[in-house]
Amino acid sequence: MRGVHPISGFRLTIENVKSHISTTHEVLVAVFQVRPQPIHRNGGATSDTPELCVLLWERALDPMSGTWALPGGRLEPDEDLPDSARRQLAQKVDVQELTHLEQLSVFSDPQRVPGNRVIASTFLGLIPCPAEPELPTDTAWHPVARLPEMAFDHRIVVDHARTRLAAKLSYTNIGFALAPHEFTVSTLKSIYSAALGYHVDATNLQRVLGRRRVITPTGTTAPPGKTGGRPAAMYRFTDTRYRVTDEFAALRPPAD
Amino acid sequence: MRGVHPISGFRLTIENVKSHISTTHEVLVAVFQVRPQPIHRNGGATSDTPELCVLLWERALDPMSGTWALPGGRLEPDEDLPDSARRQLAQKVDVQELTHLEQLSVFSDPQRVPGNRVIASTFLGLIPCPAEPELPTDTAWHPVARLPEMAFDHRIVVDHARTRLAAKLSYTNIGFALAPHEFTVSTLKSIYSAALGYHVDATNLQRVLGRRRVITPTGTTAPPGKTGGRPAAMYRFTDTRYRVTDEFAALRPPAD
DNA sequence: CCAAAAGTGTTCCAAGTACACCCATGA
DNA sequence: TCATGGGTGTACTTGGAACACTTTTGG
Repeated sequence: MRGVHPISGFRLTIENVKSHISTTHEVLVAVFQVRPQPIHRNGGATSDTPELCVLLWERALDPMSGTWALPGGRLEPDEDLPDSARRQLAQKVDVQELTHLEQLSVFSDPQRVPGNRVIASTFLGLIPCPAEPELPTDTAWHPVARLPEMAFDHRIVVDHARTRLAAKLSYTNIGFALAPHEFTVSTLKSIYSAALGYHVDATNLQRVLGRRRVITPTGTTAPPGKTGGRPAAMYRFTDTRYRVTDEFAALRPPAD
Repeated sequence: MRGVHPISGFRLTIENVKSHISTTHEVLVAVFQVRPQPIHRNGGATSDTPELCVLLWERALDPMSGTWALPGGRLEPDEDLPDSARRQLAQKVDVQELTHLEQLSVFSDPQRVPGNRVIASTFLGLIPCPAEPELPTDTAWHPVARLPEMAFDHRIVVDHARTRLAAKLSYTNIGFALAPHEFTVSTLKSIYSAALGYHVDATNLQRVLGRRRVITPTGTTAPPGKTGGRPAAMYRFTDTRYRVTDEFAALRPPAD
């Protein structure tokens, strides 16, 4: 039980082992989906603008019982972080639906939770629009604009993940992970608007994503609604793999 | 020793503790500095274009003795990751010189190093130009363009850190962490060129960073060299704190 | 024929790039 | 006065925002 670790060169003493036992590593995932919101009856007005939602479960036990937490749990010895994230998520949603999973930062404050130390590696997960996964009874989607009281530092994790998602919507094709396989520009516009938190112009969205070859028309059209209107062209994302589309926003290398 | 962990809800069994002992957490830091290169005597030609260099130490012990590794080491129970990074670095360089430290991704493959599992949290560190810190004998600066054989996955970490640095030079003021306190535009140009790996135009660099209020003229000028030339205006970075300067490269929110 | 929704064309503007030309200095 | 390096002026280009206008549908 004594000796120098061959890799790091640190000593494996009784004290180290004891202190080490008390440090565990957990994974936390902020899973987002753009979801049509249930009707708000404010004087009969029904809102159907979709909102960005995050998957949370309600703690039944102390500490912080009654508050809402991100899905996650302990990292096992034989799995890496993405595998662990997927495994933990499988307890809350159908992981088949997960179209994107990406590591965010690590929260390592020794005091971040009461009791023994827990280091948290956080992830951003995305689920596309039409999916309606089954949820356990303690689990629900919450609009990010109206978050409930949250456990520990989980609120910070959610904010962090939102910021990252918004940034990536601008310079990558990450929208594919939120949108249905095929969609109209106005559907896509409402998805981007929900995820970014501000109004996005459908005309410009079409042109920007088209010019970058991020979306491609399928050639088919969607039938108009009851009230008429021109039928909308259907699009799909050109790649279903994550891709950076606008690498050099500024200070690009010389042309030659 | 048995029971349910109050936070994560997982069981603390003998098996869990045993497997847990064998998992440790280390910090690895890729520290960069733009350094004037020692003279290359290729037929008498002396090159003095500075290059981006990374701080490495040579392993004296197996496994992989003789290969070069990033500074770092084990995370202690009472410190968070940035503190640990600074502490580990202090064994190799004067941490006072460190102007930027930022977390990159976690390497969590259970097999990433031989022997017991070691999870690595990686960091990007920056040291400004004029600094010439003392180094231990096993430690040296290596140009990123000519890296020696490196230990484990450390090469990947360095590449990752370079990519991140290059990206951030474009849309943040992170250059302050590589440049001297005061500098001429042509000095800054050579720093950016070295860090980005391609030729940067001094005229445009001045205009871009000036327009964004990233750099400010001090009002003073630097004396010209032996061969004459107009004296150069001195600049400094407006903020010495990390700041995002070009948040919305595309898909910016509406003006009103 | 009108309202509604989708798509196109046009103008404007911000921001970078490229490069010619002007300025200040030492020998 | 000239070579040298620094700074400015300007024309070009890219790409996104805004908005008017046209197209295609249902009632």
